[in-house]
Amino acid sequence: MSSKFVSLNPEKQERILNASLKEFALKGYENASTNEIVKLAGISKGLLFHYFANKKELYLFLYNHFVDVLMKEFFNELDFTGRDIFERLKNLMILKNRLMARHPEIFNFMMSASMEASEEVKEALNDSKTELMHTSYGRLFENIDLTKFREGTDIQRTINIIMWTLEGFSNQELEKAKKLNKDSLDFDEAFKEAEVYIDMLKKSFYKSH
Amino acid sequence: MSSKFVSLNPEKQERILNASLKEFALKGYENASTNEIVKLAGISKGLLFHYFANKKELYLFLYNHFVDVLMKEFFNELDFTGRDIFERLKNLMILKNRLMARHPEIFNFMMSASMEASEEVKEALNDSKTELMHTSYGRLFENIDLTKFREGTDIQRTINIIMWTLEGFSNQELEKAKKLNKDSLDFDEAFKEAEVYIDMLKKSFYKSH
Amino acid sequence: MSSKFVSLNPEKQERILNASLKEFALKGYENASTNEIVKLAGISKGLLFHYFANKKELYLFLYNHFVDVLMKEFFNELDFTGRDIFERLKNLMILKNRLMARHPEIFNFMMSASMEASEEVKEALNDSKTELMHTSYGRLFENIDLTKFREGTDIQRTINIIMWTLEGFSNQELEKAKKLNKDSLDFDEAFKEAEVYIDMLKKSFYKSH
Amino acid sequence: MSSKFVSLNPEKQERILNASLKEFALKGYENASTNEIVKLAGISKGLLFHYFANKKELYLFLYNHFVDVLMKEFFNELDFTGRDIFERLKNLMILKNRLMARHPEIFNFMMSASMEASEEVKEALNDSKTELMHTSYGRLFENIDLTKFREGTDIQRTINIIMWTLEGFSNQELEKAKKLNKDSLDFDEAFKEAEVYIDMLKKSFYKSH
DNA sequence: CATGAATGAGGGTTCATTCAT
DNA sequence: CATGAATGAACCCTCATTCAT
Repeated sequence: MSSKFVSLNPEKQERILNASLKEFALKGYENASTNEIVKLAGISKGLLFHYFANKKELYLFLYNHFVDVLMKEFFNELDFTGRDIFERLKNLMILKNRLMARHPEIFNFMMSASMEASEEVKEALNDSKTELMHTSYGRLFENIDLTKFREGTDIQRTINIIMWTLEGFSNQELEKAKKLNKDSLDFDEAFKEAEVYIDMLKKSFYKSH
Repeated sequence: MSSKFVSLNPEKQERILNASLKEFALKGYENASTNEIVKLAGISKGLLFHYFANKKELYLFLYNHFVDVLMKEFFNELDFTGRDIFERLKNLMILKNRLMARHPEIFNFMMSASMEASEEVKEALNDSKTELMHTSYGRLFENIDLTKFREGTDIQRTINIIMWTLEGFSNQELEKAKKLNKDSLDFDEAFKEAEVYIDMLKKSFYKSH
Repeated sequence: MSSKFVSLNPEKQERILNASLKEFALKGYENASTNEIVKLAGISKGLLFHYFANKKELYLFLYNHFVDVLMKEFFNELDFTGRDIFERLKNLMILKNRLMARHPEIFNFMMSASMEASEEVKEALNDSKTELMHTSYGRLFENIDLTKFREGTDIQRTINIIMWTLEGFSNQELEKAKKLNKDSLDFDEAFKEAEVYIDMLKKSFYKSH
Repeated sequence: MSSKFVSLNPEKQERILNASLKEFALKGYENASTNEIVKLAGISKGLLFHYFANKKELYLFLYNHFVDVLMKEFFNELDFTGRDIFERLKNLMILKNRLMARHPEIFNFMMSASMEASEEVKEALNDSKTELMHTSYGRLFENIDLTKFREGTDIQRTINIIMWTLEGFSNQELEKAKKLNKDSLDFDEAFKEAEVYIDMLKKSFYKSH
């Protein structure tokens, strides 16, 4: 249905996409107003529904579109040449932050999408989301150097501990930044702190030399 | 304003509370319909607004009410006699799971509340929430046995790692359960798995003997 | 119906009367809220409707009650001993102003009542109002001294001119006061100005001597 | 916002305008029901708010629109060629009556508007109203023949007396007509009576010859 | 392709009035 | 006498969606 959309004047495409992004990120799915979107995009009411059968389709298209945008940049810039799992996870964190600084509105939208309460849309969302997860996580652990771990280490669970720790730290920093009303966190400081945690985990799970 | 409510026929109170709980948990603050609530509760439109000045007051009352309910049971059943931090966190997890199994609808509501996007309600929520956090977290780390940790351990950060790990594990199990459409997770199995993680962390951060 | 009301504890009567007066004066008939009235009066919802069958009856009772209050004071204090029509009209103006200063809330209510747009109440109001007019106007022109007018004067129409002039002047001053947000007009100055008009009219319609 | 309205099918415009006019005139701003208006106009609820952002905007648009309509006819038909103040005031009265007979509903609305109690609308109304007053009153006294007045006449106050008299007379006739449930007063008779008052005033304030 | 007029159900909230206690 | 819980229609306004042009 929304296939017509891609063959539209790209500048107008952009306007519609950005207007929708902003409105949905700000108000969530149900409370976002298509009236507001067309006003922001400078198009007529009818045109929006010419390209998208309904609000839901627009929302889902938006979601998939910006997941694609993000994924494309993500895999372009991701450096997984090293085989050290910590190196890879650190790179992942850095990249994530770089992307967030580059596209704050898209991240706002993604965040709001991941917390979306509307039944009408939640289910359809999850499908795409998990698909994304699988694609990305597959490569993260490909060919990592297992010899660095102490002998007898429960690799799978250890990796979980590492990831949960880094995730927990990441969320903590984000919370802090939100509380201080900063758009992006103080990257250098947070990075140094992350290194401390990484060293602690290395000392715990890597062979000592 | 909503003080009239507490002196109402308890059975009707219950009906109103449960109807609101369900509707808000399902649809979030903004999209929940007071029409739906009164229909579910079997009362007239006017009566709801006789007890609560407006939707927001109802929501906030609900939140505070169920936080109280939860907290009361929580502190009644919490066992913090032991001084081992792992023991306490394990107890905490178990208790949390027990409460979730006992009041699944309340937890649904609390989850939806904690992700509430509506500006109108977010702020008022945070106040109560952080207050709750402080009260509960204060006791969690009171008088724990620090001598068990290896010498030179960075206690603060180590505790963070432990908590993030258990949190991460907990969320993982919940996700699994949701995916399988089970209301409550297989408690015994999850518990055994948690013990494995706890042992790993103990081996890493406690003195070996 | 509202006859029960008069045999009620006078202090409570007062509270109900004053609360109603204030609310109706402020918001007009339709927009006045019986909820607000009972809150202000400190009585229960049911009691109000125990004494007054409905809102309309309360309003009409209020109107008639305060018309009576006003009329009683009015006729008590009115000085119609002199036979000069100008003297009487001047006295009337002065008295009117004195009453307004004494009972501003009642006058607010009366003003709002006279501009009442609600169909439900307009008609019933007019009946009482004209009745009031007739009673009061009868005495105003009783036994005035006609010999002071020039010979051949059309007395009836001359009196109309005098009254319309004084009325017009009165309204003008009231408007001025309202525009300056003063509660009561500067009485002395207005009075002096009124005298000027009266002298002009005297010169026009009274015999010169 | 209401600019869309003017480019609408004129016949439907008319229906909306007339329905609103009638409802507002009858019930006043606050008590007028937009439900009633759309029913009367034969349009859907949504359409009204497609054209007017809210009730207030509709009301104000209506007011300004019909002030314009009236003013246009008024200035088209007004004859101020003569320099005699009585002539002008008489012309004014006649014109006012002609317009009232032509557009009784508009006058009903204007009357109700001028007595509008609603705070929400009163202020915005006064702005336009006083503007209208200034425009119209400026021309009324432009270049009138002052030589006709007796020497030593207090012109300003005399004009006030004349105006208040004619106003008072006008209102009296209107009241009479309303009481007899006549839509328009018996014009010829009222006119003759007005001439009597004018002659009386002329005899009082003009030079005798 | 593109417009925006048109719909009508639904949103939260207020209200005068009733009636069991 | 007095209470206040309970009703449900009415209030203004918003909305996604349709369709004639």
